[in-house]
Amino acid sequence: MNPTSPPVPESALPGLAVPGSAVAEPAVSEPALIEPGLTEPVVTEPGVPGQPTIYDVARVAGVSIASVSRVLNGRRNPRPETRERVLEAVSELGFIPDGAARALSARLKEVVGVVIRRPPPVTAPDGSVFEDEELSLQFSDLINRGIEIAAQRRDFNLLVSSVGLDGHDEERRIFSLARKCDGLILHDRVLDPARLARLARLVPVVTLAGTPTPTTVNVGSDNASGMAELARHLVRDHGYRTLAYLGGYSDSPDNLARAAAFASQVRADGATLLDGPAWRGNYFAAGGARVIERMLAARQPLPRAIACANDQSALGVVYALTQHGIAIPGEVAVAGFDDIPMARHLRPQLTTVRQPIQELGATAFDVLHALIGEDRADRADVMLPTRLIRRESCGCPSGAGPLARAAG
Amino acid sequence: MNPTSPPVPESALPGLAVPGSAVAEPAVSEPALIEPGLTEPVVTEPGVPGQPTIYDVARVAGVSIASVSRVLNGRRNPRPETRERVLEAVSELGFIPDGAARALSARLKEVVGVVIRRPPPVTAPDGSVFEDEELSLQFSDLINRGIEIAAQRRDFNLLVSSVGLDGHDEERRIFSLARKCDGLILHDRVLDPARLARLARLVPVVTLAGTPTPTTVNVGSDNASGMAELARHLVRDHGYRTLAYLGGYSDSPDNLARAAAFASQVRADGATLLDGPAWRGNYFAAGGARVIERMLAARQPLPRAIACANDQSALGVVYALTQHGIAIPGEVAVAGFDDIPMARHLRPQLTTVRQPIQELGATAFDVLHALIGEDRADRADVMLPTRLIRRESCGCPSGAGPLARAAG
DNA sequence: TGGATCTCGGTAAGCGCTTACCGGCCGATC
DNA sequence: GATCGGCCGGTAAGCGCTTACCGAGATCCA
Repeated sequence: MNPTSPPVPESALPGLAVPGSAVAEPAVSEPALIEPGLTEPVVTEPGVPGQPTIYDVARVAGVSIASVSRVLNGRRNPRPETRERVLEAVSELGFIPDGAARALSARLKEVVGVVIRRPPPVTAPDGSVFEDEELSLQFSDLINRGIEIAAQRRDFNLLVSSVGLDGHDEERRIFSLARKCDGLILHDRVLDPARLARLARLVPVVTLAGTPTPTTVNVGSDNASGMAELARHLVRDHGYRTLAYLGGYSDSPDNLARAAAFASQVRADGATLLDGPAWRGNYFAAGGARVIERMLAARQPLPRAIACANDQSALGVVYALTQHGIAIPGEVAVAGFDDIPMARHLRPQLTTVRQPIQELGATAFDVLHALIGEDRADRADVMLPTRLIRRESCGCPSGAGPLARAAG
Repeated sequence: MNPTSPPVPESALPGLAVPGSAVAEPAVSEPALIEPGLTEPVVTEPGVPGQPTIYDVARVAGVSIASVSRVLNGRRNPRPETRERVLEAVSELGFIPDGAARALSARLKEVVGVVIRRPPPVTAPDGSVFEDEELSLQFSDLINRGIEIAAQRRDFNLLVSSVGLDGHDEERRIFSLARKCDGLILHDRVLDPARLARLARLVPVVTLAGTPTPTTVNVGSDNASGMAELARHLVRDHGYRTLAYLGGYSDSPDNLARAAAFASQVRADGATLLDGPAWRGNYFAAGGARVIERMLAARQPLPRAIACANDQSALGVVYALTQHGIAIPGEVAVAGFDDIPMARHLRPQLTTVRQPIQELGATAFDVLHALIGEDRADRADVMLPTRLIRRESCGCPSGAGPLARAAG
């Protein structure tokens, strides 16, 4: 009697309840809404959350489920009359096909998974300002936005998951996520190469700012050019002679590339690079602040300019320097990397290397989508351009220098 | 011959290819990897992306698919030996069940949809600083983080989607999203009440900071208390006599509640409230800045204190005031609402009403999860507490006043 | 006008799981 | 020692779609 059950043919006469036929089933304590005389038992069941299925549509439209499916998916070329009847039934019932059933049948879920790394809880050296590092979310979230915008164009959705670094349950979660979608986009450092390879056998995988592997495709930005441009600017245009690079995670490919590019350009230009394990901020504001605090506590001389692995840690550096009354850029110039939106809200406005954050995400999706579609898709890594954004913190005049405008 | 195809029983003798049986199928140009003599045709097909299915596991383990399923889902109580053989086969094949198939069969997708409203592109009055409003994402993203953290505890994933306000394709997208998940969490103002009701018939729906409806559950925070506390603080503690509330969207329930609470408290305390349509920033930094610019351009007197509908617009107010050399809090005090992470990075640090952003998200998920589980779940709206965070921009001493610490 | 061809609905076989039901085996019970 | 449950595996029926295949009718051309 349930209008939602497929196997029931036309046998159930409209308006005639046949109690006997229901006996075959075990007593499910169904309210048995017997309403004789109802000419058309409308298929909306108030309490029951059961949705109309394609069978309901077919019955109401007086066609087969195949026709319904064909109309809805634009296959073949249904007769106008058929199409009309189906569409009418669809809108009458408010039918929307179930995602899982479509996915199972069509072997396409129209979902891509995104895994980001959740930053660990950080306690700042002074226990004050950086008690939570939620700001660092901005970068990942902007990338995700880019992914989503691109995904929408293809009617895909984003299934997001974040992992901590305890690694406890993470692997299981990522792998089961993989089976809920058609492909995966992994932010930097969420999985080691061995597991990555295993994962890539399950679904197509695109890494963001990761290490290229034979079975995955990487999308990143041109760290080297941007960083070299920044180094040249600091040394040649501003004439700074001692510089330092405040690094990110030592296992981050982005960080390594930036460090190498900065160092080699600084040295090529004959300036001095302060180096060593002390210069590591791990991409966090708290980390950047801590480096400065320790330098000052140890009475070590600061460099004339500090290039940070990202804007986030630059923010910490700016904060710490300001706390100690050190003028930026007067005494120490500071630069970041990324150009997150808040970089321009800092005082002084932060000079940084812009990478096209949203575009990074959008590109990652497009690449993944190609991978999902064809078996033999282009497996070439993608590198997006970066460019120096001159603001105040490097010593450039405020209000955006002419070069910055010209580059736009 | 495909080891992944369920219907093939044990008939295919190991190591014996039967070409004739494949003829029934149309020529699919299968490479026909005939390797006689292979004692155990290992089920890993190199090129083919086809994953092992539960049938493969059952065959390798020498049990039925029901047993495999029972072992993996911990149903009944399989004999230790059975369990062991299944688990061994699972790990040998690297089997992970397909999400769509599970969802279809178990009638549970373990996915909740989240819809956020993407802010429209905004052009700032001076065309410079606020060219993109990506900062405003922080609030939504923090909520999403909260949702995700709660979801992870239940092995659910988040399917995110954003909508613009053109409304063009939005409705279709939201409804089809609904059929890809077990329930939906909607941020403020993504759907009008009529459509909301229709959506709620499809899946359980929880709104965030929305309007309560009979068929959805709302999770929000206690705007009234927080705002009243702020008003009292500004008037009673600081003695400000003229104040203004810089509003958000006029159709935002949060905004309306905040406006009402602020106004009534200010008036109750006998101070003057500047009012009118001019005082609307629409939650954006650019909007907040524009209000100030217009006030100044029209030579209208500014109030002694401005409470903004959210931190975002407070940021714009601070920016505009600073641009004009107006001292904060010396000449005009400013306060926000939300306590987004960057509130404390502003100079001066922003006094604001904190709402537990992540907790809002986590609560929304928990409520939704309850709705998904039971049919007759608690349909009671939830209101989370807010509290005033005193920082510098209201006139309190820097370094967080004693009250703020005590309240923690 | 008769067959070849084309068009378009319907039938039914999956997609890869979960689970109701059945039945064989076992120890416990009388 | 026959009976009765309890335990546990297997069988098979779905879950709600898509689509290969078939066949009836319409169309076409000789």
